[in-house]
Amino acid sequence: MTPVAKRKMERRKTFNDYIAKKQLKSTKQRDTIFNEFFNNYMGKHVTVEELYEGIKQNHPSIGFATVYRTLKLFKESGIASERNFGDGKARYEPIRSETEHHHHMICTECGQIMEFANMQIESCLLQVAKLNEFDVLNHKLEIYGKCSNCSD
Amino acid sequence: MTPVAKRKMERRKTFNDYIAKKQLKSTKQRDTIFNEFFNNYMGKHVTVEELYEGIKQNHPSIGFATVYRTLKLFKESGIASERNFGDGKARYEPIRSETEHHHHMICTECGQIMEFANMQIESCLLQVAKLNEFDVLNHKLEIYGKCSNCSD
DNA sequence: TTTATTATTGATATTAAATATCAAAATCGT
DNA sequence: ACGATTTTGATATTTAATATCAATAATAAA
Repeated sequence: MTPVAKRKMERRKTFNDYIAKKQLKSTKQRDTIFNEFFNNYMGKHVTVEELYEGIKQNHPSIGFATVYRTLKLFKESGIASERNFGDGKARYEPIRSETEHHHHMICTECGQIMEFANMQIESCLLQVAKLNEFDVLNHKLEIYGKCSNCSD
Repeated sequence: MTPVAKRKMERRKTFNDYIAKKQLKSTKQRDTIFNEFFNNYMGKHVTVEELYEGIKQNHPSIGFATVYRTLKLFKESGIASERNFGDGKARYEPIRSETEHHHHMICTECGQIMEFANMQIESCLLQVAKLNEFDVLNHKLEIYGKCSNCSD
């Protein structure tokens, strides 16, 4: 099995476990949204509206509210993360691996979002937190500026 | 002159210069909001609503819209920065010095916001940006978790 | 399998923050 | 002081997020 396929199964299990733990129900809509999101938006940062529009093509009966609620569920169960890049719309991103933590460079000209990871930054900030007796749950680093295309 | 007083003058000059450059007008309201904001909210992270309520005490005739617009002006002129800590409300913070860049640890329990600065992180991310030919305008790092008071 | 219980769905309504509008008032160059 | 331009404050509008609720679907119990 490829690592990607394996990760896919893990994600599914994580979600199912969450559903079970919270005594929620497994539904056709949730399955559909799960598949759409994780098949088509890896490495992307999709808004609720965008995902809803995408799903509507093949599943016109699924409502906006369900997409909205299901993305929240993905976030709560830890298989997706919610991002906010300052345009007022929440964006959702599939979490690729449990360990890797990446960050974003956002081009203020063209809106392109580049991802990066840096171990040194990670360890630095953990150290800072430790020094302040701060128990880290989550963190985000965003760099705003011009990408190589846009800075002429 | 104390460093704080000096910085105060510089900030005033920066703002006046911006007003002049953009051919805007200097008004009583802007002066009032300037003083309130920079005298009472150093190191704080105030929402428009909060600042408006504060100002209303002594200056009941100043409207919400003016406070809102003036904070935007402070941001545009580079003397304040806008923050977003995930509660849906924009927060404004006076910029203390031109060089120092600090970040935030936000306690998800009590809402307390702690500031920190770390040169190593700064240089790391500049390096990452350089590697990607990304022209940095701005960046933010936020750590979410529990402060020492709230973690048990 | 049938029924009872509980959660979900989709349409719509509500909320809340951000922003737009506009007539009256204030500022500023001449 | 005049005239052009900007600002102000009240209010309206927009937009994303979230709440509501009757109808429906999923699961548990009988």
